[in-house]
Amino acid sequence: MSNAVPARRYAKGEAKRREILAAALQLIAESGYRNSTLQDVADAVGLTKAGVLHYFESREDLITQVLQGRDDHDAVQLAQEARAGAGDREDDMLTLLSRAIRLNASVPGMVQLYSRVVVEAEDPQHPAHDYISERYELVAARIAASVQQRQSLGTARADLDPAQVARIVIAVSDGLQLQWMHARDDIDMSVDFDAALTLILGPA
Amino acid sequence: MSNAVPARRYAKGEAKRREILAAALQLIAESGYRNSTLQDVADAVGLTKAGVLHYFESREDLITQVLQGRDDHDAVQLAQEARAGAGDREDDMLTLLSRAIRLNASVPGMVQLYSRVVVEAEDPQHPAHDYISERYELVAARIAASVQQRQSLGTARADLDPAQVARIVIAVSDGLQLQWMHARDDIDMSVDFDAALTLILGPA
DNA sequence: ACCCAATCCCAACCAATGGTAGGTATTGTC
DNA sequence: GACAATACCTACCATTGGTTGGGATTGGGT
Repeated sequence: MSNAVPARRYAKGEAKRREILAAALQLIAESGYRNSTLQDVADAVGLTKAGVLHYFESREDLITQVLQGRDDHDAVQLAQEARAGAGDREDDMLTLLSRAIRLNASVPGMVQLYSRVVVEAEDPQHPAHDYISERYELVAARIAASVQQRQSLGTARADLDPAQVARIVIAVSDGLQLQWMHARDDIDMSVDFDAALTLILGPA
Repeated sequence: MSNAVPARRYAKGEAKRREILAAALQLIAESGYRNSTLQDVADAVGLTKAGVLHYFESREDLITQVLQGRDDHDAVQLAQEARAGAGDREDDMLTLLSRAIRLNASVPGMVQLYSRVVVEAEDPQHPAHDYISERYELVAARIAASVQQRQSLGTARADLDPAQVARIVIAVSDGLQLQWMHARDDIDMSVDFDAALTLILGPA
């Protein structure tokens, strides 16, 4: 749809592209978002700024794709964990989300990156705008489904509006991460999130 | 403590300072955060960039003070409303927060500004870092107190951990605003927040 | 084997932005 | 009316994201 990037046919190019993404991910994870300039990324992979911009339309585009890649990576890992850990029960989005938060607690840089992109992507012009909006919708839909399932199982109050609860749960997740960034040592996102879930969904 | 700014004695200066703050507030509110440069602010008040920077140490400092001013303004207004509206009952922080969110829904630019500063101020070097951290602590303490009060009144579950609930409520508030920025027309922050409050605190 | 188009990548350059340095003009106080 | 502080500007700088035009490389087609 919006992929105006050339189709990149040479193997070398594809490899370099991945190298750039990996380097950017690492830089952001360890030095934060604001301290990672295009020049830094370029240096890390032995290119110039222009070289990096040959692969990504802009810095924002690069960052968006880093986030997207991380998202995919996490999704796969979490799905595997869930499947391996607790029998072969259907993946429950709420459980997955809880795991994801616990995982995030080990990578402050990524939390910062995510929060930042969410805020900046509010502008419809931002390259990540569609991605973030769609992500919200997707996650919300899955949570809503999870809520509904629990309702039918009797492990969640029957009078809940699944869509509304989904929005609230996402809010708790995002909001806790914001607070956590400011007081990493004093807050256990994971514990608070699980507690919130229990409070909202009602007793099992 | 960190007020290294000269003590500004002339009346003209103080007036200009306020003018700058007002102009910046308006610019941000209507054009968003990213589209408001120092030059824009300077133009709006008939100064040069350097002129503006005579009053504020940096752009970030200016923005921080805009946010702070808005905060104070809101606090006063909300307190008045609350007092005028519902008898002379003690100000309840949770009620105040609910009102604040409803008020925010009319000023998207400010929500964006707030979210952005919260994210950026994660860096301890950021001029707003202390302000945001203290704000979090203050609000959390007040919410916790409010929860405790409701518990003793029997309008909130007795088994709640006030401090934890405070963090969760703040998370809901912040998180809903993030989502709202992306889908202003589809989300009613105010309704969702009140619903979340009811779910979390338990039946009245 | 060689052509040639696509791809890769760079040096040079540009514009915008936040910020600094130093000086001049204004203000208000004693 | 001097004199100190304050207000404010011009000129300048560094950094950053981004563009441009061209040169080097790659690899499939013939």
